[in-house]
Order: sequence, then structure tokens, then C-alpha cells
Amino acid sequence: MGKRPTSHDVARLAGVSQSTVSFVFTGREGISTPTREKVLRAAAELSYRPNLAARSMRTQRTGRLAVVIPFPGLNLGSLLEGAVTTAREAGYTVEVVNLSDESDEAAREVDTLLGSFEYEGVLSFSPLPKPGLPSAESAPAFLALTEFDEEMHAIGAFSDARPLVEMMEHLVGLGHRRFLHIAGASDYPAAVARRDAYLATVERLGLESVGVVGGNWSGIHARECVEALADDVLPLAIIAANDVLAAGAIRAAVQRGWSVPGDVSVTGWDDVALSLHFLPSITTVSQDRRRLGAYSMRRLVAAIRGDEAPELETDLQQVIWRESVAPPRPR
Amino acid sequence: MGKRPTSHDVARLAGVSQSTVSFVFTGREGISTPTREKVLRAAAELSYRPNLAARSMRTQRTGRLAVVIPFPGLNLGSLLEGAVTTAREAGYTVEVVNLSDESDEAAREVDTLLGSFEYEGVLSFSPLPKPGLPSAESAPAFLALTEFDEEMHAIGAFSDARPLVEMMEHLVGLGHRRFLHIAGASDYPAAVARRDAYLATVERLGLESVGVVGGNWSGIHARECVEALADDVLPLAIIAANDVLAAGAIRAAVQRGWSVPGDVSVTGWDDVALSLHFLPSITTVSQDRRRLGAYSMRRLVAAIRGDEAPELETDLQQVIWRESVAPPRPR
DNA sequence: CTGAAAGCGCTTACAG
DNA sequence: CTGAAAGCGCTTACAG
Repeated sequence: MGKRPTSHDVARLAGVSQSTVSFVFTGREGISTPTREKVLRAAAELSYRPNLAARSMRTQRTGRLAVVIPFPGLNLGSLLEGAVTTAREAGYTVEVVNLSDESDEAAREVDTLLGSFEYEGVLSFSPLPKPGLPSAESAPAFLALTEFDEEMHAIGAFSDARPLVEMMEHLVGLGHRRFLHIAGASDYPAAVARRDAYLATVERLGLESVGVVGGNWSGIHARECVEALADDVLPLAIIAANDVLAAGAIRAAVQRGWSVPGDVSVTGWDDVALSLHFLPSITTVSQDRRRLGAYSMRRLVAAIRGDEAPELETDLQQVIWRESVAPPRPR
Repeated sequence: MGKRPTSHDVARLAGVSQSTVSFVFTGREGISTPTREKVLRAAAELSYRPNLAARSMRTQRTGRLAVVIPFPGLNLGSLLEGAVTTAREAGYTVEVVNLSDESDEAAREVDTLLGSFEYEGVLSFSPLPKPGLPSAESAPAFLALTEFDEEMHAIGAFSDARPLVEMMEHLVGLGHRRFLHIAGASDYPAAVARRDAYLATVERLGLESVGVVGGNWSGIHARECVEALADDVLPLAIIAANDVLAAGAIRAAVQRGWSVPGDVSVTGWDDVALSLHFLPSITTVSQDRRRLGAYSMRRLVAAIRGDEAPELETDLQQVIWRESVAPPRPR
């Protein structure tokens, strides 16, 4: 195992001073082309790469970001892929961090994270205990993307509930008038956004709402909610906050002898793998998670640099129409 | 924003030398209890934490590990949770890295990763282009867990296919004799292990195998495989390499007018969220992904330190019996 | 356009 | 049991 080459080694081989090597690698202007090329050639020959720890010590910048990992269900892989790629392009390295399940504990961990000076920013895909107010102590780090603003309004890419409105309008077009919403856990901005959009749409279009039930991400609980419905509730359109809830709802409906989509139409969210093969296949919202991750990271990097937030792309989510939605069967 | 405190600041406040502070934090023996406590108190007061970059520069150890992220489907969240927690306990920090889709490109990226001297080890949950032979060049980093040994036998925690044998034996006990395997992508050790276990069990128990089909993770393809089956293949037991394939198979069977589980029993793997709500609910294998991730990381850390590999825990996977399995209906 | 030199915050022999 | 000092590999004013 050869020792790792340093800028001194490169300088010696190239016949220049060590600072010149450094200048070439930091992209400082005013290096003649022949010199730069000599250096680059020597560096390539030794497969030299600057030592990041040493650089970080001088620059007082860690170049590291932390990503807090979330509840199972989000398709973490593509989300991270987008985020990591974007971060790398911006010169950052991304580390995974996980928080305790317990809220008190988690709050302390977030403080430690921010106060550790090891990260320049923290991106959370998970609901965070303290909604985003970096304390004075932790000033050097930026905490972004808790997805709630000061008034606890859901914000951010994951909270764009427009597809829900689109689905409801379409259902109304098919002849549906009676709706039920199975909501997700209320500490998730996306769940809150969907519930709000549901309520607003019911109001705006003068629909009948059987209620907002649920309040967690459990498919079993969604089943129970449907089991508890009155017999004369049909026909009904169920807007579930995600595919798991939708699946639980469909199962309960079918077991009550209701036909889906004849008696009840159901929509989900996330386009999880099995929703396409479900019987009936589930109408859902697919997300471009890679771009969603990339956007989130761009937003964090902008915050760190003091740039203004990048504009939210509009085509990150898309309704996928499937068998679980149809006109209500006349009774 | 106060400047970050250093060991000098702590030393000054505690009235000791800077080296003494360092001794306390590196756990060097031979520090008197009063001194240690003075130092710790001063450090707490300033909320001092050692600068990792500086430490890394002296020790020539980065304390960083890279995790290569995998295909969507693995439940990455819990896997990472286990891995990250274990790594932290061992004094490491975990970074996420993603590889190009293209195999050539990915091979080059792995080399760069190993040659960058930025990581002490690489843990991959994803099939890697070059099965785990660190080149001389990249000797300082260890590459573990490609999950294939030199003869391309699948190894490692994810490749334990015993639950598949258990499911087949149970099906035989119910009266099944005719089987079909829908395999996963053959660059996944787990897929290979399951296929091998299927073949070995057919052989050992003298069963009839209609074939091994599939070869990727597409539920659509699984559907097509079932659609292509002869009409007189019933009754049949389908062993699918995961829940998505199982779901595709069930859907195709039902659409052919076959009853599940009356005419065909189906098993999956992974216990994805919707498999419990599927109609019928899918018999599957649940994995303790947190512990699976922790085990993988323990193995990597052991490799780095030259310790021997930790023993594989045996209860990481468990068969979950559900509606998709029943005795074959007499025809 | 290039070089000599200081210093980032640690760890770790070496003295005492 | 504790301290003074060297040095890890960089970046960046400052000279020239």
C-alpha cells in the first residue's frame, strides 16, 4: 500500500512549488496554461486527490450535509439519489443520520447535530421535533425543509396537493357527490396539505363529506374506518392520503360486499409497487422522487449560501388513473 | 455566531495544557480523576467537541464509510437506520453514494471511491460491477458485501433462502406437488440464492417443476409469465422471488379465471406494505431490516479491523402465512 | 505569474 | 501524572 500522495509530491514531480499545485486545484486565476498542465499531468500520474480533511481545516468549512432519514414508505432510494447528486454538484458530501423515535430525545439529537459544527446544513425528509428555528448556539448550521412554515402551514415540494384536487374534480365529473377522506399522520406536512385540499375542495364544489377519518399511516386503521361506515353511505368516493390507506380501504369495502369501483371509488398516493397489480389496480399519484430529492437539496444549498429559494417545479407529481375509479353505479 | 471552541479554549478555562485536554478526549489512561473532571466541566461549559477534520488529519483515518444505495424495493430506511447506528457505535460516520446505472461507468466510480482515500470502507446494498476485489491501488479501503464469493455463490444475510425451503415444505404438506419459480434479477445475490434453494428443494423432495421463469423484478413480466402457462397446469404453487412478482402472478391468475389460493397458491418475499391488504393477502417473508443493516455494517467494520466476521443471526427473516396459500382444490 | 511561510486544531512521541 | 513541541496536508495573504 503506497502512501497517499500529497500536493508536495505533485509539486516535486511537476517542478513547481506546493502552493502552485494548490492554486491549480482551487481554480485560482492567474496560473499560466503550461504550468497548470504540468501540474495536472503530475497529479494524474500520481492519482493525487486533495485531502479533504486538510482542506476543511483551513477553509473552516466541512463540506458536509446531513440527511435525516424518514419513515418507511417514502421511496428513500430515489429521493437520496437526487439529493446526493445535487449536493455533490454543489461540492458537498451527504451523510445519513437517524433520529430517535422518541420526540424529546430526537429534539436533543437535532440540537446536537446542529451544534456539532460538523454539518453545514441538515435536510430532513422526516418530521422534525422543533420546526426549524436554529437557535443562536447552532447558527453555523442551517436547518431546512421541515416543510412547515411559522404558522404551521405545510410548504415544500412534498406538500403540493394539487393532484388531489384534480382527482376530486374528475370524480365529480364522473358523477360522484359523496366523499370520505382517510388522512395520514398529522405531523407530516404532506398529510396536512392533502387534508386541507380535501376540505377546501368539498367546500368549493359544494360536495357532501362523510368525514375526515384516519390520522395515521396504518392500512389496518383505514380498514376499520371503512368497516365503521353506515350501510347507506353508497355510492362513495374515498380519497386516501396514500396507497396503503387506499389498499386497506378497498379490502374492507370488498369484504363488506361492496364492489370497487362500482359502489365505491378509491384513490391513493405514492404509486407503490403493488398498487398497479392490486385488484382493482389503484388510482394514485406518482412522484418523480429523484427530482423531488434534487429540488429539496437545491433548496437547502440555496439557504446555506443565502441565495433565494429555487422555484418549485410543477410537474413533479402526476395522477395515474387506474381501475379503482369509475362512475358511481346507480342503486 | 460565536467561534467554535477549540481544545486550547478548554485548556485555558480548565487551567491545564492543551495536550491534557486531548488526552481526556482520546481516553488515554493516566489522567487523574480531578484533572479529567476539570477538563470535562470546562468542555461542557463551552460545549466543546473535537474537530473531526483536525483529528482525521493527525490520525490519518477518515472515520468515514460509504454506503452504496440500491434499487428501489429494498426498504432502505430501516436498513440504513441499523447500519448507521452500528457504524456510529464503532466511531464511524456514514455517507451515501450513488452509482451510475451504466455498468462501465459504475465500475469506474467504485474504483474512484476506493482510491479516493476518503473512506475506510464501502458497504454496498446494491450489486456491484466488480465483485469485491480491491485492487492494490485502493488497498486502504475495504470493499465488503458484494454478497458474492469468489465462485459467485451468494453469501451474506440477504441471501439466506431458508424461508423459501420452509414455505415449499409447508406447501407440500398441504398437498402441492407442482411448482413454478418466478426468479428475480440474477445480478442480485438474494435472487440467485432463492432460485438455487428452489431448485435444490424440487430435487430433494422429488417435486414437479413447471420451470424457472422471470429473471428481473418486474411485476408486469411476472404477469406475462403466468399468462403464458398451459391451461392444464393446475393446481400449481408459485414461489415468487418477491412480493411484486407475487402480486403480478396473482393478478394474472385471477384474470385467467383461476382462483387464488384454490387453483394456485402464491408466495412472495419482503412483506411490502400492500401485501397484507392484497386480495388475497400475500404469504411472504418479513425481514428485520434494521438488524439486517446492523449486521452488514458489523461485518464491514470487522473486515476493516481485521477481526473475523460476526456470526450470522438466524432469526432475521420470518415466514408470514397469509391467504394466498392453501391446499390445492381437487379438480 | 509563482514561491515562502503561517496556521487551521488536533494527536502523540518525548521529557520531566 | 502533565506539558512543550512537532507535524498531519492543505489554503491564502503577502512578497516579489
